[in-house]
Amino acid sequence: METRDTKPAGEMPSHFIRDIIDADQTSGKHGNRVHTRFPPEPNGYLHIGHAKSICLNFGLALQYGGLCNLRFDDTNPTKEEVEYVESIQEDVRWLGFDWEERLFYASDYFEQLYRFAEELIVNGKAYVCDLSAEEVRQLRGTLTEPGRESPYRDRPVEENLDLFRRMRAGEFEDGSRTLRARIDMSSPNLNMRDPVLYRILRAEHHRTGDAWCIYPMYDYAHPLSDALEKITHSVCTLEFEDHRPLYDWCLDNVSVPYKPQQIEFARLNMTYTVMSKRKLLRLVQEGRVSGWDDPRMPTIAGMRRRGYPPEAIRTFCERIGVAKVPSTVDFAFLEHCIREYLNRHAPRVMAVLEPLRVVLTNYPQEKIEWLEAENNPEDPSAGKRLLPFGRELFMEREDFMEDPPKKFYRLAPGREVRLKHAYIIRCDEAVKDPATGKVVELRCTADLESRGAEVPSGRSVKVTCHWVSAAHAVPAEVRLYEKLFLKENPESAEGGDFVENLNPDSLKVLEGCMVEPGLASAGPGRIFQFMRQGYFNVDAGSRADHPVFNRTVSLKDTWAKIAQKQASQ
RNA sequence: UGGGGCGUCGUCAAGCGGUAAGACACAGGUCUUUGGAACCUGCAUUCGGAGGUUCGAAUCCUCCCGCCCCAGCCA
Repeated sequence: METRDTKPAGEMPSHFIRDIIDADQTSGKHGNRVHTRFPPEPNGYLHIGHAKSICLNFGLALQYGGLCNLRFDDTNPTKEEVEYVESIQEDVRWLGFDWEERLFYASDYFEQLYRFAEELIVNGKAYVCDLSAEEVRQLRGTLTEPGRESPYRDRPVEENLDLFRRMRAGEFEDGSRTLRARIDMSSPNLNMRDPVLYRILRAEHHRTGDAWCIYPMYDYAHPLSDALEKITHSVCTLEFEDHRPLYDWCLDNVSVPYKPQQIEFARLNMTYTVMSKRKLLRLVQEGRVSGWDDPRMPTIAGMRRRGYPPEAIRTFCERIGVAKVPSTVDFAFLEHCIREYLNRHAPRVMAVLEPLRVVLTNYPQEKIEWLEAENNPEDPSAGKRLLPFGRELFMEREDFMEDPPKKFYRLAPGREVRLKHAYIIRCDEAVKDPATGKVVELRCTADLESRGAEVPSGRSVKVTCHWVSAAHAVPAEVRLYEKLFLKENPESAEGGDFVENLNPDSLKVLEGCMVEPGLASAGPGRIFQFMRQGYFNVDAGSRADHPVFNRTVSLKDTWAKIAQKQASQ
């Protein structure tokens, strides 16, 4: 594993959270400590939006010499599962971050949270309410009208304490009572209208089993968990801005050991995908994708399987910035970061996706040459390898046109191209299947003097093509991925369902591709540049006798753009 | 029409009273044994709008407009 680039703080682009921390550092607030946390709820897989938060929280800790905890916000057993707590840890680790021994769960604090609740009751700050969920809603009021107080609001402390203890003891039905904060039913901030702190819920918790039948709400558990961990800067997304008064209320009304500060930033949105866990879950459950780790998913697991390097994802998260403006980042920007990293790190290999047999009529029948090929022109230290070359080759079907349009510089009858690392060849004849008219083979002549040499003057050989030796090539399956959705914003469809915007061609499976012999033994996860085509990684399910490659991202394709323009004219 | 936020290029985003960074995208071009990469050029006389303060405003003030979030015993 590569060590993380640690840039000096001065070179990091500034953003408002860094500004806040810088100010705290000069004022001495938080004793110059920086202690953050990443607090996922284990109710789904992590996605690129979480990656932004992970990079922010762990990155801040790294930059300021502080710490970052991983804490599972597991206060709702009806939605949470161990599968998710495991995948989340794997994903955070894979992204390159380390919480060391600081792996926590809100459920670790259930007992302390309970004691804090009794404290609130004793101080007259909370009460047991017998209203049903429906009744609570009735009394909450609306955005423009104040709420009305619960008839149970003024219960004596002793009665509240007794009732709350009996709630814990399991004496009451699920949903029959709640513990509510006693704040202000007429607050213009709905969150402050006596919010529920505890509800009765008989559900098997993935860690505490059936030890509890009352569970704390997020608004109560989160600030107190932060305080117990002595978090300095509790970074969360914008939709919690309205909750901050409640966050502070909790900290101000129980005897917590610390007062963290909540800071909100805008969550990440991206074009051509959906980010809500609910929608991603649906794609998985309805079989629209193969699973949470389908390479088309914006999940970390999907991106890992797709071949996105964690380093590139981190760079992306750093470059998109941190602000409070709701933003939608262009998917092309993520792809740019992926290409930029892979260009420097991925070994070049030759793979023919749609093979067309090419016979070099002037090349000796049995002759095999081993040609030297650099592994990465961007990185001389990547070394070289030897490639077999012979009379029969496979070339890309797309690299030949019988009747080439303007600006098509590849092979055509009578035309020449350079074969990468090898000779210049001229196409003499296209052999067709008499039945279908389809070109099945190219008869070509190699310029035996041209190996490794400069292009002789007067000849215009504009294009260098990739190829593989027919006698040595290894057949492989290649999966070509496109955007999962057709629309920039799949959720915007008025009244429509976002799945209607799914791209029917987001996955194209190619069988019988021909790759250079060395690739047969490449292990899962290894990533290459298939020259002139894109970056491809070995799929997790690939086997030596049936190699499978996923296209991570294509190379930029100038010709495709020209062809498209010509087609539309 | 309650409350909380936010409005700088198509998209992100710097800027913090001294005269609009950068990146992606896009459009041209150079170079090239990847039509890749790299490199060069172009791309906001203007910062949601209108007033005001000031020698000077994207930055300060006022009003207006627009967008996002909140009425789960979800997080």
